[in-house]
Amino acid sequence: MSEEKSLNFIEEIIERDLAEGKHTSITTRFPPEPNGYLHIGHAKSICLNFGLAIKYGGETNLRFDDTNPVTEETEYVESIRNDVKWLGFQWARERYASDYFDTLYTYAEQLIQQGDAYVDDSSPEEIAEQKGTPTQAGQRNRFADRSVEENLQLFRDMRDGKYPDGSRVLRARIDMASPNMILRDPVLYRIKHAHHHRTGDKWCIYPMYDFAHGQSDSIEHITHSICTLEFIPHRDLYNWCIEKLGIFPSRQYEFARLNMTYTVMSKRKLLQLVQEGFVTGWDDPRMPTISGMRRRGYTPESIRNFCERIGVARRENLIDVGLLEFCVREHLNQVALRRMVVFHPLRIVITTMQEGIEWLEGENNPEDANSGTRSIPFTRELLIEQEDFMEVPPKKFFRLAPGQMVRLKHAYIIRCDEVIKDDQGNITELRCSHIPNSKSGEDTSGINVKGTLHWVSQTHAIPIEVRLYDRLFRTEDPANAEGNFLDHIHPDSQQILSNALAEPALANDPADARFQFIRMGYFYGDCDTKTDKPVFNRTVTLKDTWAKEAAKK
RNA sequence: UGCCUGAUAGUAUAAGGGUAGUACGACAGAUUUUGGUUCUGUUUGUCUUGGUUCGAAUCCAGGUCAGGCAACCA
Repeated sequence: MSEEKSLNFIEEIIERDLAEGKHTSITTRFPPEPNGYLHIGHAKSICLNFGLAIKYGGETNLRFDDTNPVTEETEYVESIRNDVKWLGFQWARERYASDYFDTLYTYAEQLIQQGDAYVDDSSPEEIAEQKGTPTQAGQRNRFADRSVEENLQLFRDMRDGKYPDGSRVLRARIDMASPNMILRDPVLYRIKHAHHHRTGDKWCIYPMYDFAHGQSDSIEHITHSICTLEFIPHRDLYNWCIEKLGIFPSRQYEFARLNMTYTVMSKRKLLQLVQEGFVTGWDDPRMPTISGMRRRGYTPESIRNFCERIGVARRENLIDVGLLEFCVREHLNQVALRRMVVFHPLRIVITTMQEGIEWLEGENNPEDANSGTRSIPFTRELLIEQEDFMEVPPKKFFRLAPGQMVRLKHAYIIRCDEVIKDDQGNITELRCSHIPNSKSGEDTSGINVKGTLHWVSQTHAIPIEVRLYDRLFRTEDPANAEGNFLDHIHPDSQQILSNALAEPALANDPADARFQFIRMGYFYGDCDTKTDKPVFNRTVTLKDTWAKEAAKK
């Protein structure tokens, strides 16, 4: 197993732990706070945690870190559960930090009894002030000297709702002079008279992250508790709690979170985009959320593959969004049904064709021999893409131009004979002739053309709406760029074409099918679809070497 | 200014004292009834200065740069 691919540092730790007999099996957890939707950065963590358990035959819990009732909601719980499942993972147990509030409370009393915690009546400002600075030790105040009995009584009174929010906290007694600021008598419990999404009004004191997370890990016998780099300084406190409480020794390991170009990854910023209307919601197809990407047409396979490729390490990183796009193209190329859709129609008349319909066959997917075929009506009056014709073509323009020949995909080779214009000089129609013995699959014409165009029969075309997306920001790293990240929003990140025209087969395709609109990109049906006019989101463009070539000029 | 992390091609990620490799990108070519796909080739890298060693990306010391830490957020 370890021969095929090199191990990341966490896999190395696990293999060592297993080899040394420190553990006989492993348990991991994915611990989201239900205060927002999951994004691609969470996907990295999900794939890591669940992937590790799968690889080493262990289990993964889904645990909601719901210790702050004022920001957390059931809506988020539902979306998180849904997203993890959609990504293809199944948790062994669904747990909530709030499941452990009673145990956590007992642990707190234990610390008080041991003289390891005390109730402090200081205000948040006073506590901050007494904390010192990175270069200056902090000072304990007079409340630190209270007796065990007094602390116990005060803490029980806190629990019983005798004090208002912010009036008192429970603090660990560790070291006010520690070079690690986290250890300067950190707050363990605070008073919040707030309704909790699961425990209701049972509690008015809630544990802080540091007093809930590690203990929850321990209660669940999590062997490897994997979190991101910013929790490194918390590890000392994580271990302190476990040691003082004498409970199962879970261990914390940190890896670098995912950052990606042309987007933002913090829940706070994503929430702002939603609340201030820069996007239509958490699941806007331009959002880096799992739900947004799902709606856009990303597949779970491609996201998992992406997470595999980016690797896991401890250095900060900024992943090129191009890698994500590569991953989704790679998968969609294998599975997407090919269909022809014209975005900006230009009418052409095949003057050499008789009236009537010739039904042609087109493979559903040239990459998949078992994908079958669909029928395509070919008639005298067709629509092609406006950009596939140029009256005065540049060099290496392998498309249609006066006197030039191209193949119509799945049909015949045609030549442009005449350009028809209106009074203003706009091109309204092309007159073309076809080469009768050049039909796809039975071409005996001997003519070689460089270009192949997609097209639809004018009378059979069905109207659809197509939504084209671009990156949400125009700066590589908007979160760290000059000024506010909102200044870097891409103003045209969404383009809606409400009059695209599709070949008729599209009307009968399943709603959840993945499509490649030939030469135009990968598309996926949107939930906004009404029966009269289906809506399709562009998941990603095709690689376009011609556009690159043309841009060089 | 204290402590904690980290530094390998453009971007990521391997090599664990013995030939710096892989993926994406870029570039060039071949194939192609999608300017798609596929295939081939090319290109670019060990932060710095010393030390240990026959030999250092790897071990040691100093430096530089980047990130994190002073929420009753997680």
